[in-house]
Amino acid sequence: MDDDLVETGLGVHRESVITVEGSVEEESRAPTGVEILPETVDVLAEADPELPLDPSGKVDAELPTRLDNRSLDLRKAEVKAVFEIRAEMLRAVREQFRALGCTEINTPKIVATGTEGGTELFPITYFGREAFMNQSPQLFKQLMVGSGLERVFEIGPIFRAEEHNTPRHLNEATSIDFESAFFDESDAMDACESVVIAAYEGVAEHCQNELETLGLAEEFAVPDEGFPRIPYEEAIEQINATGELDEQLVWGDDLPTEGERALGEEIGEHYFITEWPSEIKPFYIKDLDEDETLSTGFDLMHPRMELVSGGQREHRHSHLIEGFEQQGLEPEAFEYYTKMFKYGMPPHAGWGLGGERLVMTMLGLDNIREAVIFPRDRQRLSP
RNA sequence: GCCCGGGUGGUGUAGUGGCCCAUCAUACGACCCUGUCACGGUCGUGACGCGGGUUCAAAUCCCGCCUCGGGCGCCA
Repeated sequence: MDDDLVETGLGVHRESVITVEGSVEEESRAPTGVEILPETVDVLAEADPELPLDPSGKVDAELPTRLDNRSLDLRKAEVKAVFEIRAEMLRAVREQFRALGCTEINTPKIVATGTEGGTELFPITYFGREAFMNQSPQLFKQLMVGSGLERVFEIGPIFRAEEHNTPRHLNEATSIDFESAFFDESDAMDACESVVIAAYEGVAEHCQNELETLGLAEEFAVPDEGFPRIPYEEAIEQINATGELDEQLVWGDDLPTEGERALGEEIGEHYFITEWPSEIKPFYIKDLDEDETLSTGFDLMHPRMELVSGGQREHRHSHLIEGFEQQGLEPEAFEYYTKMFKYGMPPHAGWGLGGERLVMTMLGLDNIREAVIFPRDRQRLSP
């Protein structure tokens, strides 16, 4: 072999980008059974000898180090596999939405008012006017069911300014939203279940290599149809019965994180919690006709955490206005929304699914930041 | 927002007042060995977040700041 080639080959630092031309020779001692006998070696992009993390995986790096150097991090097969699976999940979900007869829409992310009050919004300046980053496509997708589109979905970013610091929250997340005219909450849950199962099926079908890389090939299972639907009242009774909580829950309490986990452990699969107290669900969720202290709101839970929140919507204009007032919101600020309920808004239902949470629970990731290439959290604004 | 915990070579770590001009692994550099392939060997380079304080003595204790992680509330 040419001395210059040897020189180049020995001088190139790991993770540099090179081109090698030569003949492929069988070689039983090589791990792949073949070796390339080079005729030329060109260094296209030299890498610094000291790397900020080790892509070979011999030495671990902590998550912040990895996120600061994401390109290098993504050279690791296990990290890459997560995002290949995420991409497949999104593809499968889109396909299922189309099978359900949905039209994909995109709604504004810069808005004049919040969606539902409660969660914190990021303020921005919009040509000198106060504006916000949208926390949810909720109101916009509802307006679509009264349009000619009637059944829609959107996959897009949502922004929440909550200063939480947990392994399951992001300040910029991917929301998978669904809304359909002439659906009640039960129809919406059916659709929700089918979309979650489709995501798992897509991954099972197209990502076997990635699952193997992650060491999940054996255990990965598509969830069975017919997720249990547990009324809120039963859910709190079951949680109380586990004895995991220091204080017993009473009707009207939201489920604390610890309670969710205790219940999840008990049930051991995806499940819906239905018939939430009206008072802890937002104004746009419809109450049950037979008992207005209960709402049509539901949550889809994975044993580890909440994945989806949904329900049948309040489509009656006068009830909607009342709801705004009860939550201390000014209906006037939302007139762009409420006025469309005066011109024939069909009964409808829908839900929003946390895309990163779906990936995280599907792959058993410890931290939701592992499911986003460039996550935005309380501390992190770049890269 | 409230409450915990942490910041030591490029990376990941050991080190709870003197044994530390700081351990180990990996990386990096030099040499040697070698049909190696997570090669092996010898030698070398390289670090206590910042500022103040306590003490004869501080990586170690105290205070402030910066920064990161976690728990809860809330949520997807």
